[in-house]
Amino acid sequence: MGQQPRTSAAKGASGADQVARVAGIKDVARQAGVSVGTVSNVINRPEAVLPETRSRVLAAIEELGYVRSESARQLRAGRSRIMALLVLDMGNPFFVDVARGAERAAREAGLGVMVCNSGQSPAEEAEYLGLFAEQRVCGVLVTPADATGRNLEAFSRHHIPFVLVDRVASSPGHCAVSVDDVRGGSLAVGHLLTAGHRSVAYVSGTGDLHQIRDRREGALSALDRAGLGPEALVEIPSDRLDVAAGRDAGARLLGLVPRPTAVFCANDLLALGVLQSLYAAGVRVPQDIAIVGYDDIEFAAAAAVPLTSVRQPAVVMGRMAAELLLQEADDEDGTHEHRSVVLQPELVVRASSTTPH
Amino acid sequence: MGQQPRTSAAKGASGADQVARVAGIKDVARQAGVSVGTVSNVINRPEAVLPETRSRVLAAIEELGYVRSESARQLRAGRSRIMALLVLDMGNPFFVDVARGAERAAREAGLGVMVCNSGQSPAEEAEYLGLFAEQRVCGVLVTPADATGRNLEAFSRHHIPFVLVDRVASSPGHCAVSVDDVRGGSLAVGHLLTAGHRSVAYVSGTGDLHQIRDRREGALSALDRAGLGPEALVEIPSDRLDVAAGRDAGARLLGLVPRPTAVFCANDLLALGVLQSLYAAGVRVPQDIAIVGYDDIEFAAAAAVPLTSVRQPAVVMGRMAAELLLQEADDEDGTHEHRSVVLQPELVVRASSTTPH
DNA sequence: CATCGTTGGTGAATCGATTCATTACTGATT
DNA sequence: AATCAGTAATGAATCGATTCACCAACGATG
Repeated sequence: MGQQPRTSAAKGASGADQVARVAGIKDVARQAGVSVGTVSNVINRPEAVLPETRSRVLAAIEELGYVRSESARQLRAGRSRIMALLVLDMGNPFFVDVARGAERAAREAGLGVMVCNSGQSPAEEAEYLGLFAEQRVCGVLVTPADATGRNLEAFSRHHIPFVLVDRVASSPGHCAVSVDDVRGGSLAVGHLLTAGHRSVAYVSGTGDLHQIRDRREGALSALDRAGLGPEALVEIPSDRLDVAAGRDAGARLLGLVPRPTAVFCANDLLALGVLQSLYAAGVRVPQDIAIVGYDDIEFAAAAAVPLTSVRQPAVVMGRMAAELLLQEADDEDGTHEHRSVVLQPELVVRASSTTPH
Repeated sequence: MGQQPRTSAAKGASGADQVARVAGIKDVARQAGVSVGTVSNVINRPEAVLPETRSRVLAAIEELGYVRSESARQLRAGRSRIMALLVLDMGNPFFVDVARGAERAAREAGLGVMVCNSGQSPAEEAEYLGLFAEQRVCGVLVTPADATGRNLEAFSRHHIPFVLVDRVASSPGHCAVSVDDVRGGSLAVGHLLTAGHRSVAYVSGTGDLHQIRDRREGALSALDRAGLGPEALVEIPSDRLDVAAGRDAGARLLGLVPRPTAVFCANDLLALGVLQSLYAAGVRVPQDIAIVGYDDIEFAAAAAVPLTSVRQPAVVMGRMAAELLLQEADDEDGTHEHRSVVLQPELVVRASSTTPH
């Protein structure tokens, strides 16, 4: 086994008989002395083949190191056994959890998952969607990067099912799984108001994202309930949603006059960045400024000051989205009903927003 | 455009003429009044077609919404235009960075990347490798989950190139990109010894991973240089390498007598978990126990006590690995020389290991 | 005018697995 | 003995893009 001349096998057709590139189903059939149809049956419907024949075929498969070609299956089937997941940013542990949930559900169904980052760029998103169409993926889970929905509208002509993740359905042509972001924003800001704050900064994204807008709306509604007008929400926009952007936002927050006594961040990465900035400037959290984040990623609890955050059921969301997609993809007779599932967020209070004693 | 009866097109063959499932190259050829070969040329060698013909074909493509099928291309080409990346844990930001680097390099070459988690399980790893073989991916970047190398040995019979990531080459049959973990461990523990510690705990993984063993070896060599024996390193093994495992390890650390005054963690996730445990138990860091982590993930700096850590050039590693793989995959004439690249880590000192004043 | 080269285009063969109508055979039933 | 049912296996057609040997048309050249 270890002594065979591997090098010669690895090179091109320089040797005796063709070097048998990669064994195909025909090679197996020849080796086992059966037809290709039988080999296919052994692989896909073993019970339809006599045990004796079956084992002969399996032996041939083993001997030749045969691995069936997915491309050929796909070509015949018209679509691949891969599900695509397009998220905004894999650097955000929230999306890693979504991916985990989706992957688990997909694996149970025998599918692979191709995870991609749009990086919040509609152009990147469009490019990836094009790639998915070429790949004839069996479906796409997507957290849309552009609010216009133009990319997805264009994509829908390919008749590949897709499910929106972390976003409510914008049209009746697909399923969606989301978390009630309005409620999440309301929980976060309501909590701050209860703690006595009367002016809250909102560190947000560009506003292209529904999540961001909804959280803002929830924040405003909480203010409204407390008898405060929208001017009590001081917006600090930020083009990206990562820790570095949070640091920038923190610096800008420090420059505001009057300085808000509380800040609500559109996600935990921003919150961690803001926290770093405040910390570096000697501003105490929560005494001087209280912080509430969003997503409750694992690192929120480990922060310099453990972060109060709005927890989202990320893994569940990924799993549900994948399951909805599978339902739709398996639907032969057009009985599939598009569904829009909305999950509920939960406030997790930690030190960053609770005045000590 | 918005008025066409989309529903009828979406359903099965209930209407007039076959519903034209998905337009193929033949449909385009017919529509444009040319042969399939010409359509193929328009797509792949546009300069070889008269501008007039070309635009007619492009118009047909546009009109039919034609998207070429990757499966068919792959079948013909023998391999896909997708590179696989199999990491230990996408929940670890370190691997997210590796993925980022790899993805960037792959995209530049027009390839897609399929990112998968082995979760440190050799069985999962084997399953994924099997999937990759079926997919006929053009290559695999892998951080091996089993130290025996059995999975990869089995995989090598498929003649699909692979590059080891974060691991030195174990055999001459492939490229590898790694970081000098011995040196990293040595830097970390050397730093602790310089700060006056004489007994260091090492929170490690199961020992199946080379990274873990090498970091340990580096730690021992640092002890040796300081005239201390291996008994000065108190090992706290842990089956996984995430924050939860770190919390467990922290609890065990607290139970040790005599209690080490410093702890070196095999990665930052463990370190963050340990930190949480110590913090919860009222043990001060670094006054009572100093902590050094590994990887210098973004969240290390944001921790309750900012973590001293050993930084690895993760993005660079991912990119280099992908580039090596592409070189090997594009290599027709067997001139490819397998290379093993070793990158250098760097110690980043923060509050978790420096005695105040 | 015949020959050659070039350019633009053709269409059949190919990749490998699946599917399905067909055949070969074995027992059982009438 | 003839018919039928059922099982096991066959092999040709199919999916869609690529490739390549070949062809037609045209201008240039001897």
